[in-house]
Amino acid sequence: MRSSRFFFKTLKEAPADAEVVSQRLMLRAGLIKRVAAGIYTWMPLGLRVLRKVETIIREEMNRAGAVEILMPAVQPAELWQESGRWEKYGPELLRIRDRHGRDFVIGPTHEEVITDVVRRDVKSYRQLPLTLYQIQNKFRDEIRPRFGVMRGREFLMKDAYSFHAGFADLEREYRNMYAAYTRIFTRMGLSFRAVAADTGSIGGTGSHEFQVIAETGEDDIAYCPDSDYAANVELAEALPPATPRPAAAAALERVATPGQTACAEVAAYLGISPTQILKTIAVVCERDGEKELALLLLRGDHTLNEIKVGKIAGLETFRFASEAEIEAFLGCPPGYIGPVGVDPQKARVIADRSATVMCDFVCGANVAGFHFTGANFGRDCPEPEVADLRNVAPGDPSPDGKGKLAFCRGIEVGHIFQLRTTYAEALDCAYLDEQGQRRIMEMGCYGIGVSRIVGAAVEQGNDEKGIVFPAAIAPFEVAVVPMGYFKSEMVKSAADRLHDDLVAAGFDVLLDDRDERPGSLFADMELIGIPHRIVVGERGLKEGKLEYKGRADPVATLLAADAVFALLAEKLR
RNA sequence: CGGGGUGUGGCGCAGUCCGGUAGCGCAUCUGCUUUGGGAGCAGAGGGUCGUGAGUUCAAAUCCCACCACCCCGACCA
Repeated sequence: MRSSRFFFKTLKEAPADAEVVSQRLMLRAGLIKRVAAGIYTWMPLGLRVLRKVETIIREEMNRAGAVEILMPAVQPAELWQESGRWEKYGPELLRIRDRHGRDFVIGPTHEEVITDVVRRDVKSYRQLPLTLYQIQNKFRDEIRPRFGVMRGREFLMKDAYSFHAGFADLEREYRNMYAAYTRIFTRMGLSFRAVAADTGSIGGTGSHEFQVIAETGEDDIAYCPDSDYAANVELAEALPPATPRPAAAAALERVATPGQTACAEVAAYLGISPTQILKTIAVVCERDGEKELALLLLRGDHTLNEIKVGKIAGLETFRFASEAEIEAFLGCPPGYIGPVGVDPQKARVIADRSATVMCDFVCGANVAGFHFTGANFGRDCPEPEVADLRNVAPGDPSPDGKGKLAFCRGIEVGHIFQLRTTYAEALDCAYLDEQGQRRIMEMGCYGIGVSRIVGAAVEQGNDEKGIVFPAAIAPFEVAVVPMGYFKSEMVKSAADRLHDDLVAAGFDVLLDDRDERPGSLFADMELIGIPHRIVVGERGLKEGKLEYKGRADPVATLLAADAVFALLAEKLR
């Protein structure tokens, strides 16, 4: 390809509203253009990257035995009503109406459609297992789209769905997809980690996210540097403390703490560590119109994990208590509540594992402006129920027992999930087994954010000059930059021949034949992240040499033409 | 949904307080010079100043309403 025949335009300044580096660079390099909030046009240069990502995914999905299909973006409301998600999905689901007044949605995902396809055509265990995938645009009406293509409203996604006779076979395919995803992200040259993810109400170990490691990621990951343990922070288990609770030593005493409500404030006011404070959080569950209060106890420096709370029997539908509710139940404002003196009939008290080993702690006195010091479980209040309620913190022991947890941030680019029979049941997707018994299929689903990968790759590969793409997904592999294409016949013919030879040899090459000064050409080729550059100039040609420079290499080297070919062949192999 | 901010050629911005012919840099076009790290000079084109309704002799500027976009927050007591 020649620049003069291609279509791309770079900017010296990025639009002011672009926040993260990938968004700024993608706009500056002319990979994408914003059309509306969270909606982008993929310009030819960006589309080449997107297509390369897509191709790697397609090759590996095919290799893993999945079969490609293409479903519609516009889906009838009936299917969503049948699965129950017409009501449940909420405002992220873009609903539209046709000229006859019939309801449709623009698909944010395709469980309904794929399950409908399979239930119509798959009747026997002989046709199973079956894994279908597509690469297609999705639309999710995000509250706040941001970060360019990393959280867009319309985005390209690879979604795969597998159907099985029995759970064991689902687990086999899940491992198969896990391996395929690992190959995919490895081939793309990304630094990533598979992390255990929340499985919602389904439970079990059936969900992993594939996270590209990046500071600007939106997800917090807890991992163990000494093992392969990694989990979403929200999911990581906080182990019970290794040491037992020390004996009570101090007497219970009520102290005035006027205006001090947050744990950190109280700690500072009393001149103690937040670890000595018992944090009490009031939540409410409504059952049959009855409000039930629960007090959740945490060590002062720990934070509550709402997902873990939602998994406690009886608290599935909890919400935080309002100020008025706290006043009504405990007779004091929030900020001064605690477990001491609370009627067990009135409120369930559940302590985090770490909180249960605290002694002589500080907690709210259930009187405005006062806290207790020297409080102890068993002596001053009943022993609470115990549960894992908190988010893990850096330095906590790894749940696999192999070291301490560290934190990093990641961008979720893939998610695999054992759906089990949720959708198959709702849509009555069944098969006949060997005995002629009708059985509901087990399902898995496997997603990859194709367009998000491009953003994640830029987020991971950039420097002060612009994007540094991994060769596997760069818009072009090699840039041929002539010095004086329109001035020197020698340079022109050498650059043309080099371009043709490289193309013939199978390289993906861009000859920058624009009539610009060398500085502009260099700057643009670097900005758009082409990994390899060959400069053709009279200087080198007179010695029969070409100049090679890798995008990330500090210096250029002069090489004989055939040596350049050999080097490229080696680097791009 | 709550709070804050911004809307002026393709991009980045000034002008708004204090009303009086809409400006700068980049980009684009023409010419000359230049040519191994985003050139120089001379000239040119391009803007209903987010939309609407007001005040005024006169509105980018003042008033009101609306829209769009961006940022932060959404209950850890």
